[in-house]
Amino acid sequence: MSVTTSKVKEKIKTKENLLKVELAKKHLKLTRQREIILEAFLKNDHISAEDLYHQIAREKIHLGVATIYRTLNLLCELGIGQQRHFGDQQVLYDNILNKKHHDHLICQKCKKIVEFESPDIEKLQEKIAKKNGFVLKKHRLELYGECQNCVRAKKPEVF
Amino acid sequence: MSVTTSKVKEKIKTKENLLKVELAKKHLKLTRQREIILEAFLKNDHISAEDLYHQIAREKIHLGVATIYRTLNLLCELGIGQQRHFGDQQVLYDNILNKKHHDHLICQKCKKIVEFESPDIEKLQEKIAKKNGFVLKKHRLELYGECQNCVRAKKPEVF
DNA sequence: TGTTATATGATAATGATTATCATAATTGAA
DNA sequence: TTCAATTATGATAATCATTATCATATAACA
Repeated sequence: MSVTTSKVKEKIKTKENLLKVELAKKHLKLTRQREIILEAFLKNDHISAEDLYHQIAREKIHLGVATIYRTLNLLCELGIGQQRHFGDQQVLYDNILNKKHHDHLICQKCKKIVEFESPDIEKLQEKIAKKNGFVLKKHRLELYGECQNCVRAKKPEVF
Repeated sequence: MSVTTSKVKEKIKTKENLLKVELAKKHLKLTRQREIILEAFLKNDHISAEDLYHQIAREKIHLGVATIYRTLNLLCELGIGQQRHFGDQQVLYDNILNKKHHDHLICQKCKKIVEFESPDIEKLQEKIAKKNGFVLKKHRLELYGECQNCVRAKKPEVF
């Protein structure tokens, strides 16, 4: 138990340091708001600014929406987050701390998001780019469909 | 020359019929505005509602913006157009009349768009979806980079 | 501890797209 | 062709997510 606790503390301390260090590099300040937002952000995998705002508000902490947006975008600049434009109109912020590059599989029903990587597809993409005389800088691959649960839920059409 | 003319006329007539027939199926009306918008739309490959609005305005024809948006979305319902959300905030409407499914390669500099298809990638996508228990409904694959012209223009750094 | 640069938050602004609604045009029947 | 019924148009207001503004507050560092 104490082991767990210390591990958690360590982790948190590490995050704080990360933030502090990264901010310092850019002459930016470490504020209470930024700590709160980072902390909350890292508890999620893919979250919208609005949802994060409400999530934090539920903890009785009020932060201005502008601060949420600004900080989320800041985290993206620091390489901790990444914007994702899936089907909806809202941007989702992907927590990419300690994650490598990946693409997404999205359930159109329950909105579940699964991350995957496919070196094979990447190779083919590179080949296509080259064939067309392009220098590939980035790509976006999203697979939309229905996950097992949702398929089952809708079609118990057995017997 | 007369051959060319008649060919053009034939083509236009075909488009009109297409529109008329498709509209009739849905109890919708064939209007002058819809003809104008379809005609202009088909001259482009990927165009935003705003650009189409201006393009039509340049011909001294004034249509309300709402009509442009409504009609463009209508064309999508009819399977003549398809919305594309690339990097920018504006939606581009892809003219997919007589086109099969394809993905896009986009130059981040000059905005050139190249269409391509890759059955190999599609197969891999299907495999990934299956592995994760998903029934794949659609996908979105966009490759962003720099086209030959833009690469050349910026880096004559030879010698 | 004070000075200075940066951050915050309330709110206005933005920009693309859609909704509203009075008026106009098309369709199909007679 | 004409009329009634239905659908379309267009000016403009509304929407919605996000960003800009700016007065006030706070962090950093000498």
